[in-house]
Amino acid sequence: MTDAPAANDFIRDIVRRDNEQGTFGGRVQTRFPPEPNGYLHIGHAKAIVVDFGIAGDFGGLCNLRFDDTNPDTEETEYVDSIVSDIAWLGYAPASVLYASDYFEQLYAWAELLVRAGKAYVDDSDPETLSAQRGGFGKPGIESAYRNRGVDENLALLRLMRAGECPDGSRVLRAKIDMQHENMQMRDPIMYRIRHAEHHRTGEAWTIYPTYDWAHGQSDAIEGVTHSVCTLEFDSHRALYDWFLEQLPLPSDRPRQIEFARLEFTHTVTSKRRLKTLVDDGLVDGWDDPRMPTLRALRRRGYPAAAIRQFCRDIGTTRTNSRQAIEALESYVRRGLNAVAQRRMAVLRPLKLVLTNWPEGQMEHFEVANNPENPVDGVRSVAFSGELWIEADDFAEVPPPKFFRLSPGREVRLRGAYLVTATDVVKDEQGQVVQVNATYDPGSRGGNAPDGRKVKSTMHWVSAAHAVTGTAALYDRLFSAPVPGERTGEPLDDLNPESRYVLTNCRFEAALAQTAPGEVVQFERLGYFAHDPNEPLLFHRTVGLRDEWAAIQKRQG
RNA sequence: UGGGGUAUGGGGUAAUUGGCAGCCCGCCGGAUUCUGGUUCCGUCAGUCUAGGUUCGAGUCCUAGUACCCCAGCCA
Repeated sequence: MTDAPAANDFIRDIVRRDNEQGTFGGRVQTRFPPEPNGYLHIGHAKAIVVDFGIAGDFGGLCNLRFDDTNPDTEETEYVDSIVSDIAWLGYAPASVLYASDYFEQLYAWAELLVRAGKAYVDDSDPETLSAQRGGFGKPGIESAYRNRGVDENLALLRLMRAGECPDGSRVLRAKIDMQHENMQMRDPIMYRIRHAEHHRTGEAWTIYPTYDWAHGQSDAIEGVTHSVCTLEFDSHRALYDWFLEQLPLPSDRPRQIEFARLEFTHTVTSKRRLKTLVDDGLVDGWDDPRMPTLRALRRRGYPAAAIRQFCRDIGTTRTNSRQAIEALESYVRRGLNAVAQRRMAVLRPLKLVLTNWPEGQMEHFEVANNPENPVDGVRSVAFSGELWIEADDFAEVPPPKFFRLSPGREVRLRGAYLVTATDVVKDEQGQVVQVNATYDPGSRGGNAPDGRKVKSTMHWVSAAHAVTGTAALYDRLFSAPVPGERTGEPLDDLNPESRYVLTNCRFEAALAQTAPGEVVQFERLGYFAHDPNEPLLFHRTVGLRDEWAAIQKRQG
């Protein structure tokens, strides 16, 4: 799939206008700024596509910057996974940067603010701080430490930096306005004390900048022009601008622009909840195919191009919305249809015996690897008088509009022969365990000499030549929250039976040669990704659009 | 509760900035098809509410309504 150009959106309009007015001298620079505290998931894909896409469209550059300002939650493991997931999605950061590389500069600027009387050290305990902040419609109260002298503040800040103060004993706050109607402006905290091991700076620091004190400054240091982030930071923009205004920076300061994050139905994108699933062993790991992480989607066979195109097509707006997961799946199908090799596989096998088949005879048929793409050629598939067909493809008593095999009805075995079911063999429970049929020797290749038509073409596997393997099918890991409605307790809506493992599947021999990680279409069944680690395990990427399933659903 | 943000068919997203409400997904119907897949054609269906300005309003004005975000030493 080739990437189509992105539609215009309000962010691109802003960038274009800035370019026309020469705001940044025609420069465009963005950044993707994750905190390395978890694995990237489908929700992050939108931000990545927006950040890298805008830079790409305007000939600018986009860096990956880790917002690693909180040593409690961050790990190198996450850094590595984020780097590789972005590469998989198809983007190459201009540079990989770290907010922690700016700790020294940030600290110098903090002293600057203290000297200017715009920041102070507060010895209040967290409860007092919280209480004094006030609330919605309730002004805050100024701290008793707010009017400390510059020299005392400086001395205390240096004491903090020297590691002389216990965790939580003091903070550095910006001196703005405790009455401000925007809660973010009520003397926000710039530094907190943490005697902790940081994944990059080790124990060099015992004070760490908060998001607000690190983010805009990091943008400015790097020369970011358009700092695109999600809507929940809207109320932080005033603070973002305030900090930058206090510092000796060029006038073309970075500009924060917010857009709505990507959410899906049936999909949990809370890092905390995903981590709980992993830690509690409810899934096999971050790349369990049921997870919404990029690694899981990759393992499941989602093409990166499909994710990219989807993110582009939904556009960037300031309207919170939840995408139907089916819409993404539609992009996945579209991408896969063009390239996925077709193979025949029987997920729930039912024996089909051709009673007029010459004893011991065997034939080979050439079947197209992908009718969408004739250059993919054909492969040879073995055929004999004893076959596996899909259990769903036979009905002793066919329901209305059922086109597949039933007693007395003729269907085509794809690429092979026309067959007519004659009778069934049942076990003691009355279950059909075998279907007997006759084939028309004149229909070799699948066409009747007299030109008669059949209503169905079914997939099949020769019993003597089949390999036995496993298919994993997935439902939604989570039940659907009603759009706009908050779900209750975390994980309440987890569906523990969201994975079905079919262990007795029969595959045509060619499937054994599929490359690990490759996605193939099991004809009439769906797209399946060959597990990288297990030889004959296939994960369902996404099902085919299923007209028959829709009919059944309609009929109740 | 104060502040900020957002409302366009079933779901998403456009509308040259006051000028024929378009596109995608889905649904439904039809054609093609050796995958009930794909492809093609067609149908259905929308400007949050109530007023106002105007020849003309999704767009401007007034008043409402609904939803989202903000009271971490998280990001």
